Amino acid sequence: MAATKSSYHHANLEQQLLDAAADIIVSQGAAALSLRALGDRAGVSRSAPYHYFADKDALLHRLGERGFTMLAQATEAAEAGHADPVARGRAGLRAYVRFAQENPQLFRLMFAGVLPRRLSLPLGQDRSAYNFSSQAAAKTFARMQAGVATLPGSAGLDDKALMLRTNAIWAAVHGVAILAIDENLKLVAPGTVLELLLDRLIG
Amino acid sequence: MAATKSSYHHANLEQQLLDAAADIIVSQGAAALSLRALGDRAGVSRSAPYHYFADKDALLHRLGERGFTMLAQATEAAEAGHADPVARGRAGLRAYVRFAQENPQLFRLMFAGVLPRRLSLPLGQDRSAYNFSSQAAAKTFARMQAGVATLPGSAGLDDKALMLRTNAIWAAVHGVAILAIDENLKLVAPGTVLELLLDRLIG
DNA sequence: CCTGCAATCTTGACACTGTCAAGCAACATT
DNA sequence: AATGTTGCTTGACAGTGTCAAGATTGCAGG
Repeated sequence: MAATKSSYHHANLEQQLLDAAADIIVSQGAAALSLRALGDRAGVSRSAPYHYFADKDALLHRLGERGFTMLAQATEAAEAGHADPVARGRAGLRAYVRFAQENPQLFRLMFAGVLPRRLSLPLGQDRSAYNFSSQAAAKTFARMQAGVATLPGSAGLDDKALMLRTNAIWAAVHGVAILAIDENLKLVAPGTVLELLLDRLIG
Repeated sequence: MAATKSSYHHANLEQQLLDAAADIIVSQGAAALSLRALGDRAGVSRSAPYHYFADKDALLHRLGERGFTMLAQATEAAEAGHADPVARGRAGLRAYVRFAQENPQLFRLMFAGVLPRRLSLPLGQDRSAYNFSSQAAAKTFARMQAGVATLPGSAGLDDKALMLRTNAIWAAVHGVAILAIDENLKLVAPGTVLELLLDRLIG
């Protein structure tokens, strides 16, 4: 059954809205996303989205989760070809940075503290409630940790030390990604910075 | 001469506005800053700020520059006590992360791509025009580079290699800072992650 | 002291936003 | 066919950034 032409009862409006929102975010950034424009784009009235998302933050949250799913797929695909743990790890981390560069707006949304509008919330208390603790994000981190465990140098590390190493590698790579998408790295290609860090950290 | 009481011609309104804006950003974040509220807070009408800042972005830009000045002072102060290059470097980089943790909203503004509202600009072209190329930011980086040059392992590096090493260290530390302020590090204290990275990168 | 000027601030207005209450339209069920 | 339920729309409100036009002040020159 094709999409009904009647203005009421569009089947799967939720997905359409998410798709349209993702389009806008990718092309223009989260700040350019307005629920009214979103309605227009989906051929629906301005406040129809409220039927599916409690508010704009909720929409952004959903999009962020989507981003983590995409990121997980990207790193997974990049690792797939490699058997050697180091090569595998490097491939995955390169994919992490590449994903950020190819989807800068989405990447920013995923980590931007956590949601732009939430920046106005009282900081400090119970901030974790707003973090992306989505399954996809957790899965990505778990995969990273599993990968780090297989690296040379991780043998004999206890859980805490392993967690520490994983976080360190992640933070370093994430730093490259963040600086790269804002074009803040000074006079050097992000790729070369990343390789240097990989050499030092998982080499 | 104390501040005039007349509603017109407040001497140094610009500074007052900047201070009030900084207050709001620090306590509530950039998203909570409205020019109208800003006017109220400075005892002035809603559109008075436009006399000093072309638009909201310009205001945010100024605040970001201020942030870089503060960051420069913080790292400088931290390095002051140490003579040994490694200890000096570590102290400065710890101060970098500490600054981010103590001024999360400001730090976010400084690096948040570059300005939240600018996220909606067409990405890809001439983005550098919107980056913080303020003197303070450049100075901070230059100081870092000078510090990195004195580290063991930097002897004999050419300019490009030195630049690369500086960027790598910066990216790693910045990654810790960014993840720390969003409380995204998994189950480990930011400090321990930072120390591990410092060991590997400048230790 | 008075007059004109320039700098400074205010008011009014416009288009836009997020959000919600109330209502309307279409389907499913009996 | 009457009913209820779900899905979408309309109207409205407060708030935003921004700008044009006007009001207010302090200062320079007479």
